[in-house]
Amino acid sequence: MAKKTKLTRAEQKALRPIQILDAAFDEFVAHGFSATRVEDIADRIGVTKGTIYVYFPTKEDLFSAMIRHISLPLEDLLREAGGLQGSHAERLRSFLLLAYGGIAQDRRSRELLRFVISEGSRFRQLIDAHFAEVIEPLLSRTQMILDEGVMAGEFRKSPAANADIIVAPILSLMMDQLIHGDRRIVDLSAYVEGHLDLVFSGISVPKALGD
Amino acid sequence: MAKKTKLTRAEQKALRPIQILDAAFDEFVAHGFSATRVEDIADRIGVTKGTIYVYFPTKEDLFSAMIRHISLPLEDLLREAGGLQGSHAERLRSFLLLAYGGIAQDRRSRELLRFVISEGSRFRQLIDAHFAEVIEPLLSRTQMILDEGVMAGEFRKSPAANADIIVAPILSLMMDQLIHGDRRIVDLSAYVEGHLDLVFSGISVPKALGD
Amino acid sequence: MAKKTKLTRAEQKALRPIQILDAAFDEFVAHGFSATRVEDIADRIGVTKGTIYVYFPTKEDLFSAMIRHISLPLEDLLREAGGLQGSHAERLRSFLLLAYGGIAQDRRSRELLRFVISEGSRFRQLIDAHFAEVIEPLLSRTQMILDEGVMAGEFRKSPAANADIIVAPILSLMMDQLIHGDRRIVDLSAYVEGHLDLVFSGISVPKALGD
Amino acid sequence: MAKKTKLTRAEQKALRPIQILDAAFDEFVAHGFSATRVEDIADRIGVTKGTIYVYFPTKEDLFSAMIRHISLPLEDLLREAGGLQGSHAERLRSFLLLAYGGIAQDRRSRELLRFVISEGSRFRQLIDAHFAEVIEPLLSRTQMILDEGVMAGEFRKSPAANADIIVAPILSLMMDQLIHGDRRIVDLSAYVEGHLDLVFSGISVPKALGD
DNA sequence: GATGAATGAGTCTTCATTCAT
DNA sequence: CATGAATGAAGACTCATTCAT
Repeated sequence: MAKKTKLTRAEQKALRPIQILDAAFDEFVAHGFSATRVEDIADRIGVTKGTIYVYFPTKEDLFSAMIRHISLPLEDLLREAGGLQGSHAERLRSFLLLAYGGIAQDRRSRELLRFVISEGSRFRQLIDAHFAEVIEPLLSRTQMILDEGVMAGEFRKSPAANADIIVAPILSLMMDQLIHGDRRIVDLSAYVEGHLDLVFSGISVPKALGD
Repeated sequence: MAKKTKLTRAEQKALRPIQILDAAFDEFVAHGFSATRVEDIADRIGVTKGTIYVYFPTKEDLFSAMIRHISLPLEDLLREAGGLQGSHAERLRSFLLLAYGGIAQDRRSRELLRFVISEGSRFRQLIDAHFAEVIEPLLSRTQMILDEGVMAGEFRKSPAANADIIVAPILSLMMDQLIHGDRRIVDLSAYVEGHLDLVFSGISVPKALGD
Repeated sequence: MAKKTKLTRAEQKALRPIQILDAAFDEFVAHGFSATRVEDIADRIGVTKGTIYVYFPTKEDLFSAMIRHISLPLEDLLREAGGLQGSHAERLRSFLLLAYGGIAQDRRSRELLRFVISEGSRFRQLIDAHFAEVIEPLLSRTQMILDEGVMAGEFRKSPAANADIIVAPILSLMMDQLIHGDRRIVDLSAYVEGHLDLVFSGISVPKALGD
Repeated sequence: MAKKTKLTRAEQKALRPIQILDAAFDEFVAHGFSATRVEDIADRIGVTKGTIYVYFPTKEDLFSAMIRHISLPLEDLLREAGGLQGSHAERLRSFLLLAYGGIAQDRRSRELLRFVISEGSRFRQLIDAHFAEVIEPLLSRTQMILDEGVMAGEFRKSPAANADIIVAPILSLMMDQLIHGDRRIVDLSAYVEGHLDLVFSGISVPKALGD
């Protein structure tokens, strides 16, 4: 049952690239692509520079592989969102909560966004891939629920039934955490509650009763 | 009437640093701090490397000066927001529109946000300065209007009366434009309209009438 | 029996720093600290600039290491001077001859003196280290023999029994060779003979006999 | 009677090069030729770099001119030594004292020696000029007195009657002061007394009386 | 596979020198 | 004369990449 040293050489070999990618993630997050030294990535896992080059031919390839590495888990989460039940409001609420948990609060998703912003001009495909795999699914699923809710008469047919607007607080929170890390602690539950409250009610005092 | 070569030396001297800072802005925006070559900044305005160093002792100093350079105009805009008139809803609407025009749609403000995200770990003070000079004023003014509106009975005393949430679509739009530039053209007026509609009404069909 | 390429990697690695330090010595001697180019040091041993920096982080560190490198052998020689035999005059004579052979005629000791004079203001510790490790031992051992000789009645108790004065011709010769190299060939044996003759007899005609 | 501002423009003009040379002396002394910046020399007298180049075409020319500048006064002193009176011992004593006062204790002569040692390989003529104008006259005059003293039966015809040896303590003192400046204060009068005592008597106890 | 010595292209920075004002 | 903005050649230092062991 002992886990340590139990790894066969084949397992070891399969593990190495993942170790490297994890270390690369940390270094690239901390310093960005240009300012990250391959040697620092190597140091992080106790190997030498040369070892990195055994697995990845260039620093750019390593970066791209790292991006792919941290992008993978996300797909699962979005798929999971398929089978939501209940009214449209309930489905929207559930979906947004899922997005908070799976995206905004997931460090990898967050840092991926940082890479898109800071390295997007060097790695053009980053932008398209991120949009296609993260943003677009998020928006289209949101928009789908909104449209269905409108058709069902549950939501107003209004300019506010716009996915970009509805998910904005989620992206905004990601950015805030990207910038401030743990230094500016936002009250997360109040934030989410405020978001949902706004979505479903707006801030104005209901006029209907009095009129 | 000829403008060229008409500048006195004193004028030239006063102009040069601004030229440099503008060129630096463009290069740093395009490549980030580390990947920007001082020589490229110089080339952009037709001088040589050495000239840059006549005005700025190091690349880091140049970067910091550039940040200060692009941060200045913002202060005016926020001050301008002081004298808004009308109901609280009108004041909030006006303030948000002002923020769209002055911040989200201002290229410098937008790119400043990029620097905060991509170079914040290298230039720590960037984060604090940006928060203190841009984010915090934006949030506190918004919160003030919200609080007053609640006290005046114009807004619901609700979790949605939360500045972070209310301004999120503005920041989210900035980020979107930062990432996609002109490639993903969002319908700006629909976006703003959707934002304001959400803020003041939410998306739910009013229940009072039907009940 | 072939010597070349016969070195193991470990031997190479142990040798390289010494090669570099020897080459650095030659270049620094020829041009001084500031005017020496790291690349020239590298060229001298057929490697590239980068290799130097594998072993020494900065030019200053290389210089300091070079100084330590050439300073080491001296310690042995001074220790050797401990077991001198004979009358005090004989011991003084032997010690001075030892100093001529081990210091004045040793190229490294000589050039070390040049570095002290020319780079002392940049490398303050050079001065103190040189004094503590070369000059002071030389002077204190000389003074010890002089003092003992005086107590033994072998030397006059006079102002001339002053180590600074007694060893001056040795230092003066070093300086001369530093300046003129091989261009002004001083008759070394006449010089040494003159020095010892002066020390033990002065230049005046003995008065006692004639009076 | 006011000295200040009384200078005509012509006098001002004549003064400027001397100011520059004096400032250059201080900077070159402190940092050596290579590490001295022309701008620092200019700063020292409150002018700008360009001004230096009005008077001296290159840094090397400035250095050479500075050497000539500080070498001038020395010639006078040596000439002064011509008319010494008294016995040969008295003349030698007077000459050595003159050398102490005029050379060893003259800052310019001392620093000139530093330049010879540290910049001699870059400015070859420095070595020859220094030897011809300082060292050789010192040695030849000393040797002349020694030779005449031997011929007059006043000095022993011995290996010690060697100018190199006799003046060595003077040069050695210069070197010591060059290295230690004011940090190692040698008792100058004891030093000179010791030197002269050695020269005229050696350190051995006179044997003549007892034998 | 892993190493780490070596490379060399690249970048920041310095500074002697020029020249229009 | 004096200035000081501008130059550009040079040099310290870095680091992605290679390759023999």
